[in-house]
Amino acid sequence: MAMSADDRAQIAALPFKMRTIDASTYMLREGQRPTRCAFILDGLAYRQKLTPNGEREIVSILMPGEFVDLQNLFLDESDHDIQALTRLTLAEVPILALRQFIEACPAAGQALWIDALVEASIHREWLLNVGRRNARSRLAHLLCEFSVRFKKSTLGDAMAYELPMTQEQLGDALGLTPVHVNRVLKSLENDGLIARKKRQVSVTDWPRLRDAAEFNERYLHLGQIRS
Amino acid sequence: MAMSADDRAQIAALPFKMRTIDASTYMLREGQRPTRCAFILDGLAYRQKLTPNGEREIVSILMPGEFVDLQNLFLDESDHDIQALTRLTLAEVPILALRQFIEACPAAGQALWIDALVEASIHREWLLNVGRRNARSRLAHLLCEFSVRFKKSTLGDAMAYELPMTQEQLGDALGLTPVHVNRVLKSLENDGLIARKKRQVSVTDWPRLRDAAEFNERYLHLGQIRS
DNA sequence: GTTGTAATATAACATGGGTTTTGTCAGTCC
DNA sequence: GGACTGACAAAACCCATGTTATATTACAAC
Repeated sequence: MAMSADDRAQIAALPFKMRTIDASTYMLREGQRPTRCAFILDGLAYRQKLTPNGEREIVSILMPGEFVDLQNLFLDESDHDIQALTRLTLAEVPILALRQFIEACPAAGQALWIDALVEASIHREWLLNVGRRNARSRLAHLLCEFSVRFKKSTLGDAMAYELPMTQEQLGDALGLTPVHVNRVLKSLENDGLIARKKRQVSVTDWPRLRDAAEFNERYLHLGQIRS
Repeated sequence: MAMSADDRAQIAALPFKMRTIDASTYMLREGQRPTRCAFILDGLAYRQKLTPNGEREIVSILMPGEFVDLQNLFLDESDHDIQALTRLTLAEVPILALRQFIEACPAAGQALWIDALVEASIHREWLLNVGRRNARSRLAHLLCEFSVRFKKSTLGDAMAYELPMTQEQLGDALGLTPVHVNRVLKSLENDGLIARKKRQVSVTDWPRLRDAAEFNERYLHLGQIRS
């Protein structure tokens, strides 16, 4: 995320192994100690945490161009699960190689720092979302974020994209039940903010959706990186 | 957070400026571009985000031994406010000096990486907390976390500590109203899990509090750092 | 001691979102 | 085609938490 073409080229010079995995495959489970760090070339993944009685919270959605588990560069036991949301194409780099690379190449190290810091910023925005906004704003906010991030990943038009998540997964990302996600999605559709055809979501009234979401993309830190 | 004595010594060699500020002073506001990065020597601080209509979510509590705004090493506009919770003693380091230092001293760079990654992990646990646990578990979880982190910061006994937050602030950290925080605090006290005398909280039944919270300290990544 | 202020407490009432259940629809496997 | 499955939908009910209002307490300022 947010790397220059030069940084990308340098990263591409690392020893890596291409891999493709199916949707819903676990890439990492809580408590494991991975030895590789994956970079997403295509597809979507997500991080989840579970309570002891099986309730789930999806805490991140990961998109192409992002590193999946920078945590494990420096922390040993993973604190969450990582799962493929769609079929996924990855480039896997050995952790030790990546760490040596960071030391040798400050520009690339900076790119990884930015990747990690932006994800923490998104975590904070989600905390505000789940903690202080009602279901309608929460869902609208997630749709706005996807719109902007999909556009950045050029995964689709910003205003009409395939939403590869079930309503249950949306609920788990928002702290809601799937039943209520269904209610709110229909309400947003009835009010003309979005249209849906199967899982194809299109934003039909961006200004009103943005207002309903109180969406401000500052927290995504797009293209405003310190030099 | 989680630095060796050696790392701390190296950090202490940086150009820094000591500063003391009063409780509730703003250290940074959303949208600003700071030029210094503060390290907490004494006292507590917190990060908050606001919705346009003034609702607040406290997204982090910062303790002695932690860096306050590593985000601003590499991202330009702050995405949240930082405010002193108590009277605070800080060591402020110019951002450019810190960045040069990271490049020159990989061990220190690693310490900062760990600091940032652990905070992101705490963000994720809070997301699970706010999204999927009820008010009682949420509050119990926060008390457990404070207990463990206070002990680490040697700010007090793990089982009895001064809680420098108002019930309103607790509510803002948990996505609850102050009225409900009050209800739940009393309930935890009635059930014998905690005792309170003014703001002095003591854990009177750690096993039951931990169970009520579903607390597992793995996410704090204490002393289990990759070498 | 009086006044002012911030924090805590308590009660009555309202409601957003959860729970449960049952149904529909679209794939896909045989 | 029929059977099976996973996702989406819809309605009825209800409870955890929010809202509003009004004490009460602690403590600082004077």
